[in-house]
Amino acid sequence: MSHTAETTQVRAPGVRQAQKLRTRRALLDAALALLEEQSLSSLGLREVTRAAGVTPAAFYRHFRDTADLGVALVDEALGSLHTTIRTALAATVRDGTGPEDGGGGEDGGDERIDAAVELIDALVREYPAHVRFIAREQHGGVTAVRAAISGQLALFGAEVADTLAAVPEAAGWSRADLLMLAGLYVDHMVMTASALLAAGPEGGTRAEVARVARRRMRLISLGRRHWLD
Amino acid sequence: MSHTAETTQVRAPGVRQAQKLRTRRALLDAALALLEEQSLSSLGLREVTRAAGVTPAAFYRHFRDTADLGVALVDEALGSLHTTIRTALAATVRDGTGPEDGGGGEDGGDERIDAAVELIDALVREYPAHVRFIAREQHGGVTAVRAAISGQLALFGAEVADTLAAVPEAAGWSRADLLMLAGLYVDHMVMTASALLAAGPEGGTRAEVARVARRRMRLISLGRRHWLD
DNA sequence: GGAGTCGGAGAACGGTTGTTTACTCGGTGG
DNA sequence: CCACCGAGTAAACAACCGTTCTCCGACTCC
Repeated sequence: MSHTAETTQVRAPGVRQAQKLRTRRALLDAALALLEEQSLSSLGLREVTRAAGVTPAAFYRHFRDTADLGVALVDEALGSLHTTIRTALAATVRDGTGPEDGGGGEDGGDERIDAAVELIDALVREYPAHVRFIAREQHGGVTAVRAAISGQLALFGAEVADTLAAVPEAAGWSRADLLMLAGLYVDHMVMTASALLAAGPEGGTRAEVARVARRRMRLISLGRRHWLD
Repeated sequence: MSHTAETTQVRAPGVRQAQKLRTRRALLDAALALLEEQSLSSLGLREVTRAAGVTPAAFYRHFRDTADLGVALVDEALGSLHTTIRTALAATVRDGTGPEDGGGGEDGGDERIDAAVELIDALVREYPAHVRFIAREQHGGVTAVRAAISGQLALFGAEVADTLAAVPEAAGWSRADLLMLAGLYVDHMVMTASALLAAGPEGGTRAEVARVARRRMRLISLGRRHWLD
């Protein structure tokens, strides 16, 4: 992962700062684990340090309070998922079945949707704690964290709108409408991720959730296709 | 204070139970007020009793713990909004512009959508604390409350699906697809309510949020209209 | 009208919280 | 090589937490 050069490490390596980042990592991981069964506003400072194996006072070397830690968690969670989500959305966006040559071309759109939902599913499986944290604190009790999340999601929305604008089907769409559709996609993605998380790793309910998510996306894409009528 | 029964106050009322319900009311109201700036899992028992003007020990006469109180709040919030939401959804459902006689009939659908969003807006203005509570605890840290909310919302969804099935445009729709669409409506309603709440009572941003919500609904209705193609 | 019920008050308990202080001690830079 | 810096420790602080106990007094039922 990190670039800890062993031999000719020079300049700015810092064994010092490396250790600092390690405990910071421990604090973030411990907090994320604890947040699977409670929300941020009830997360105790001592609770985190205890789980991380450090002293309560050490916490202040990294964060002002638990809310500050929460904001850091938002950046980490949505930052790491940034490229992944971008890929997913780019795939979803192009569902217009391309030029309407002949019929039966609709499978292309459905395949894109299937791939997108599958990607969300894989994402939830790989980073369940991050997804849970975002879904929970999106409307949570800590103002700063809420603001951070909505800011990041708005960023995603704008990015999706840009991607949407690039495809030929978007001809004639206003910027406002593109943002509207992009926001709908993003919100639906968060909702789907949360639903998948709540369904658990079992096959039965989870498969049904994915099925419904696909149909919802298909309906939205259908509406998108006929928007300019 | 109050003397006994005034004249022919009889049978089952009970001055006793009336007072009990009064303090229960005080506890619920105090909790709801406190929950505007934090989440349920961080809500303290003593905090609630202090705000309600009663002793901590009195709390146990009404609820086992704060999670139990949260479930009661869910029933109250979604129970009271039940009829209102039902009305709103019944209005939204019929957006198919009726029989497709000639063109230009689409305004009917848009008017329904406008009315529905307006109703949500009014609902948020009248019960902001309830709406905030539901939106926040829907993915919150208390399992029992989460289950209660999702159960109530699933009930709403089924009800909306029934209403949808009654309109002529639903011919040929499977029950699963009706539930899918109903869930999409319900989720979108909660999202819109939360967004309106976050926008605050000011005219500028709030009006924009309502505008986007209307467009989203219009797009969904469009997809619904072309679902069976 | 008297016995009984019960919602609420009051006080006490052990435990945990966030925060601050003084201190250690190993990596860092001149 | 040595002085310094700073991440982390240990201890102490008052405040608050959830829970339990005993007790009071007003309502209820017969």
